[in-house]
Amino acid sequence: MTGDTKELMTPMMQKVVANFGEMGSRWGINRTVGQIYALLVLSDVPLNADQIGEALCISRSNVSMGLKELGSWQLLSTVHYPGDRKDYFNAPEDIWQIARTLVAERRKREIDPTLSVLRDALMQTPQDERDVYAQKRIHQMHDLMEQLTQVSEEFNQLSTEQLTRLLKLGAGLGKVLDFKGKLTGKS
Amino acid sequence: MTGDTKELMTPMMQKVVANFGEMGSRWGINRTVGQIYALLVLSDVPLNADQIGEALCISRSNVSMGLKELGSWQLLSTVHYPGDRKDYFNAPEDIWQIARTLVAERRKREIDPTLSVLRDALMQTPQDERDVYAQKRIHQMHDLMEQLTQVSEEFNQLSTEQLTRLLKLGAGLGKVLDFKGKLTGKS
DNA sequence: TCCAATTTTCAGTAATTACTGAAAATACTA
DNA sequence: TAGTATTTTCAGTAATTACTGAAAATTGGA
Repeated sequence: MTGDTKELMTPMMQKVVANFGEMGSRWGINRTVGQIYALLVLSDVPLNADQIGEALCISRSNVSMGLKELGSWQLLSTVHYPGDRKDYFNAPEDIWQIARTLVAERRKREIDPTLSVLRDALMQTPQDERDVYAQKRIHQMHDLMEQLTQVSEEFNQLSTEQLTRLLKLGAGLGKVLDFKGKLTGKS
Repeated sequence: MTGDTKELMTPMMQKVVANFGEMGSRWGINRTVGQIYALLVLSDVPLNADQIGEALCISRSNVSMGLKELGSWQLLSTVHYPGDRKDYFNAPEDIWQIARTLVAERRKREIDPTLSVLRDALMQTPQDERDVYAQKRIHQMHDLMEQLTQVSEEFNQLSTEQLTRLLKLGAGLGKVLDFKGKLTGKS
């Protein structure tokens, strides 16, 4: 129904897609899912499952699994064309929005449960000297993770424009910090 | 030579260690390595390979592999006791230092190579309209990753004390940003 | 309702990754 | 130097994870 895909991916796209597949497997996302998403990010037009499978040389069912996973991560939107029943998928325009979603999902799935385990451990009564030390360490880890979580939440609430501005401060972060310290009178 | 380990891990330690093993596998570090490191962080005293293996019920050789990997990440220090040839391992006191090391190593191994692939792609001459769009996206991804990298570098250069202070700003990040915006006169 | 197009599921299999025991290498002591 | 304690390596195997094709389920139209 919609025009064919010619060579599917240019050599440039192939390299980047392959790299993101590689990255994906290092970050606990499977290679195929990483490749699918990279392809959708790089592709000008939305793609259907058959096109994705053909471009990446994977089975239709594997594409379906991958899309299901990406969907559960809230990283896809779908488009339909008149006279064509197929679903066409694409990635958000705003690359920062993608990053925000990734951070938020990852936190929800991995950091939050760990924080909960750490909190449980902190509620318990130490059984011996070893537990006393362990709790000290658990407390440190808990605080660290909670603080980083809070910062990431802050980041996620900034608009893309604000974020860009913040990041452009670059080497100025330490200075802003010192300044703020003086401002509020905190040491 | 050195006293025995009694029950090796308290129930509290067991739960936290198990959770970090689980976490490890989601972050592309293998479960065993995650468990070994959690154990070392929680343990008051340095442990030798046999103690680690016994506590986690894994073979001596697997412990050796795990320690080797952790060593390559610069996350261990070793201790020796007089009259005992064994190596005893432990994790740094400062939990923020551990985080800094993790961030730095991860960047070196995964982000930097990806940035390099993206830069290569940007140097190429687009072959057709699809490449033009792909390059636009690659450019966005490149900038995003480079900016995040720079921020993480900034973070890593702050002292633990500065970092703690910064993170305590918490909900104030957006405000600091706006303030700095006014200060420098940038929109 | 039935039919055809499309997507999803899932049991079986392939591919990858992790783990072990035995052997080799290394480090220390005398 | 030989002898012993300790660590590392690595081929084989186990366990896990990813992928496929066929079948089932779903969707939209007549």
